[in-house]
Amino acid sequence: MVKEPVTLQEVSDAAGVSIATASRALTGKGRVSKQTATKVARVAERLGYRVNIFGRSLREGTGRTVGVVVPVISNPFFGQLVHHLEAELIGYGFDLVIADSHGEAQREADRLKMLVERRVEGIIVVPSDAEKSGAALTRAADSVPVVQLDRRVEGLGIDYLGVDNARGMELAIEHVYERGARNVVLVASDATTSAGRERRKAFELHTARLKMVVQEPILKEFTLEVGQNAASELSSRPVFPDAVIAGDDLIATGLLVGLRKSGLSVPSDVLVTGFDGTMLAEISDPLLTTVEQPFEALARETVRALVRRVNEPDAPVLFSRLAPNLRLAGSTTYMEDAPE
Amino acid sequence: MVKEPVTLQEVSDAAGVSIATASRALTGKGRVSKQTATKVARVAERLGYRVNIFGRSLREGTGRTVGVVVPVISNPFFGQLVHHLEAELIGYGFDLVIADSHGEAQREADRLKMLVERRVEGIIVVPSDAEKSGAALTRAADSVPVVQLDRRVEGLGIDYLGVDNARGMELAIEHVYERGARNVVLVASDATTSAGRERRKAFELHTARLKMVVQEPILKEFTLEVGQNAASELSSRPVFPDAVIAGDDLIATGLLVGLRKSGLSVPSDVLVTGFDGTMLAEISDPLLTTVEQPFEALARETVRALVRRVNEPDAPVLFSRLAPNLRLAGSTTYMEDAPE
DNA sequence: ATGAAAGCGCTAACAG
DNA sequence: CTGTTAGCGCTTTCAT
Repeated sequence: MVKEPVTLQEVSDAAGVSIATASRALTGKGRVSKQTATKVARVAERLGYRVNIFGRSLREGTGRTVGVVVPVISNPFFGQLVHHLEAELIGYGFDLVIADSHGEAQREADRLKMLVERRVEGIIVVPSDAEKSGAALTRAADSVPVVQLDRRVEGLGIDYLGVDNARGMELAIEHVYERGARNVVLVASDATTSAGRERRKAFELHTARLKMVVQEPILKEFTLEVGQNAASELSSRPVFPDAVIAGDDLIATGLLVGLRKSGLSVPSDVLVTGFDGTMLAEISDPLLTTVEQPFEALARETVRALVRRVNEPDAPVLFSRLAPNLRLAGSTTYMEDAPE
Repeated sequence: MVKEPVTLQEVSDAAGVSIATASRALTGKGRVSKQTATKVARVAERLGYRVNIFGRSLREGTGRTVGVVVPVISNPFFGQLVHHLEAELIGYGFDLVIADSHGEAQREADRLKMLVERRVEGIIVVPSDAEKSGAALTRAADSVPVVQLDRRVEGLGIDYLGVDNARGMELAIEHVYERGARNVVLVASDATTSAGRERRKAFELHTARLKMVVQEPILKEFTLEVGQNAASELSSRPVFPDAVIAGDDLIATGLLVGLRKSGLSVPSDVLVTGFDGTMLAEISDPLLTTVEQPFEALARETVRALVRRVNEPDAPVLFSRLAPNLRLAGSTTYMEDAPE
């Protein structure tokens, strides 16, 4: 069933040329007469020759591979990110080794080490923890170009690219303010991720600026369950908020499910906003007003940054924020079909 | 910023032993005295040595890598699958190169070829098309063990593992029948995927067996949009069905959104079922009754099958169906919290 | 335009 | 227990 791989030597023998010529003919890199080029190509085709990447990589010192580390690939947000990253990387001739850190710093460290041993050309990583991820990231970055995406560990001198979380949160707050909300609460992740911290800080800043009443936040993880539980916790508070600002779409949709179960209506009883702009926002009831991340642009710029870092190891550290976009929907407006 | 990699030769020199001893010490494969073992380990650590995978792979003939090809990694169903596959593969010491076929046979063929050139130990693939995927799959399977997951191309003699689609559909049909539905319609994918075909065939079989009235099916792709559009198409039919059986959760949740927009209530006006058991079913309103796939078991068995195929190339072709489970929820029952 | 040969880093067979 | 050495498959000087 499984055939033995054909080596270049076998191809060159069969074609009656030297192995060097065969190599040049197939890679198209050296000068070869048109005649021999086609002959070699035909023989290679007939024999089913496939270049052995190990030999090539050892010789060239690179395997044209990039590693991507995300907290949970099953989270649609990271799924969408990886989807676009893959497309972008292929465009540069890179293949993608994926690593799922399961949100654990230890596992993340192991996977980073693995990628370094694999001599990947570069690593794109969404750090699982704003502190614990630091050591392993630094170690990895000692050996190979690393770009942080979406989340970051501060003070590492490692390129970073993400959405402007502060601006996104500002958009969400201003929107619910305009919608009449004056008593708000944040349900988000604790301080373990930079995105969570930034969103929280901006939440505090802008609610204060607008002199809104801010309830005690609920800070856990970015999961559906957290949102669901938060709904019942909020229901039992003395004063129910006008608006719940969720740290991401997972929490937000969990909230919608939970609030519904508690018999509360969105947006008439309370407004809800999400963050990320995943497909979850298009499924929930009501549809979710959310801060959209520019997935394609993020993927494109991240890969570009990585490539630049590969070519110019000493370029200044990149710190780039892409603009978010507030997508309005039923969870903060009364007309799902025609938001104002 | 980026340090030069340290070679084994440098480690052995620094430790004052031969390169062979250093190799044995670090891999733990040959006999080495405890003394030298620790000495070498310490020197390697100090120098920041990392084995060069290209050298090792070339020598050993394997890079301990497995390729995974899915239609769309951003689809939560495939995301969950990959998440579990990754965990399982790591357990066997394999790393994972991911390829996203974007649902296109041509792209899929390209990616498969890439994986073969990478000399992956094996390939796990969810074929994008029940026919067009065949040629490239066969070609890949000539060079490396391949296991088809979830979908398959028939008659290829290539291992396959998936959920029992027919049984899953039977469960869904019987359930809505018990719920009183007699006039049903299928909204699913066309005949381009084996899963779609199997589900459709089972739909026809069991609705006929139960003598249900079957409306003209809507057969497109597995997307949210298809579900949404189907809702309005169904609304304009002369007779509205009692139940809509969706080909997957994406279509089903799209349907729920669309039906809501059309002013129809689920489950009072119409029952809706999904297929796959993704997180989408836990977000929709009402929560979605769906045929759950056993993700973990599928991932575990798929990897096991691949490993077996690697070790026993001539083992009989595997064709395995895992049992699905019908998860009841509000889209077919009146009490979301306590389904009967 | 082509060929001969070196060597990328590693592991394993063989010798001691 | 340790060292010497061959060679995995490939690309690339360096000759010719």
